[in-house]
Amino acid sequence: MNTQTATTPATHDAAQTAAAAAPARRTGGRSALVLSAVRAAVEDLVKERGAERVTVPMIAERAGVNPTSIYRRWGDLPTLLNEIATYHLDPARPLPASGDLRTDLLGWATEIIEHYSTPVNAALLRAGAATAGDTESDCLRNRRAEATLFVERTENAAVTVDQVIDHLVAPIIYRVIFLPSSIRPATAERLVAELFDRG
Amino acid sequence: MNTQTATTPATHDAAQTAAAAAPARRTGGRSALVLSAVRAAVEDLVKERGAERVTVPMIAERAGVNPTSIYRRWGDLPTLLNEIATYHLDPARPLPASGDLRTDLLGWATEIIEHYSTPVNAALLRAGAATAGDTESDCLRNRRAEATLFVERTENAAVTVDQVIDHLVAPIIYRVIFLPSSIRPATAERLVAELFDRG
DNA sequence: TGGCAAAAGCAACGAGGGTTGCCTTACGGG
DNA sequence: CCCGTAAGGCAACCCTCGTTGCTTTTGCCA
Repeated sequence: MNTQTATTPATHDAAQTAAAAAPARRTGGRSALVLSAVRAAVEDLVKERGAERVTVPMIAERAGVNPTSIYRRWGDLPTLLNEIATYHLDPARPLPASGDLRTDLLGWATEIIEHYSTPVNAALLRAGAATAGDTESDCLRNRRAEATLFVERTENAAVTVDQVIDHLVAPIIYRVIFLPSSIRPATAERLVAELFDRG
Repeated sequence: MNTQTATTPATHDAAQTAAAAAPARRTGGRSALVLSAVRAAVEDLVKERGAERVTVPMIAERAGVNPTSIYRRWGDLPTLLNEIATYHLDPARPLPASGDLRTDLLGWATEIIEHYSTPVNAALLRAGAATAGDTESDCLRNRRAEATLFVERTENAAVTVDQVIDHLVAPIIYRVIFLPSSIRPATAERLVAELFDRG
């Protein structure tokens, strides 16, 4: 359930478009071993040293793998980090659906906070922030899509999507990035309360 | 008015602590020229390529200066970027003081938005986010200090410092980092309204 | 105006990251 | 069980960053 998403072919340009048949991927045994070893190494190193002090050779050594394998499979350090970052918090996971918007948003916000409580995920978020800009990161775009879903399936919703982004997502992400020690599950409750209890 | 703050001595270890007298800095003429050339080069390059795709040799070439000069003066690329980042938005600038908290916060938020409307400042903020974590960046700590000032000088303030951070600063910073095209001066008005108009 | 020393320039070096060509291993289908 | 080939390992390479010792320029003060 998790291996094939990462086995991006790295697009071998010509050579491959010529052959009409499927190239017959190879996902088991050693490849899978390398994959998980690299993932584990990335998580360890990112947690230990922060995402921007990590290099490919460093990861390779920790994983007991040759650097070339990483370059060939992912091609790029940012690509690798992105792959790890979006690996958890699956976009297809079940979302809260209690029927009440406020309850759903509370559960959702709590989930996000828990996700970023792991140092790895927090560090990867920071790394993503650095390369953000016009091309909004996958991770945050997914959050916006989810917020839209919550609001739009509710009749006469008391809040707008923008308000959810500005007063629920933004404070959480802001604190994760800049004030990591200030964030705890209870923060979700306070933010949701402040979002809804208005004139 | 601006040259001497940047002339950090780079701490020449021993050699200098031995001499009791002041080392007699040298701030004018060529040094000042190099300083401003480097600053301009950094701003250009950061604006063009994003902060994390900029290197010291690159800056040196653009500025028509030897890389060694940069390394000796600043020692470090992050240090240099930080120096540029805090160069504007002077922490000693006059803050709004109308007597009304809401008016002050509106002016203040507008000021912050305008500041980060410049691509350079936005890019530097993103770079700062990457290296953030436990050691909260100077830039954002200053914002928190200012928010505290506003709230604490007001009797029976309608909002808390945390609320200002969560619902005014956080949304602005979040949008600057991840949704730069969505931010405009009017955003300040909306956020302030949403911050104050509650039960 | 002359001299001291701070700061810039120059050149050579070491180190580490990323690339490439070639060989070895071992999936996966027959 | 066996072959074809995808994927990993190895080694040599180049390139660029950052450091260092030395020389040259030039700001500042007497």
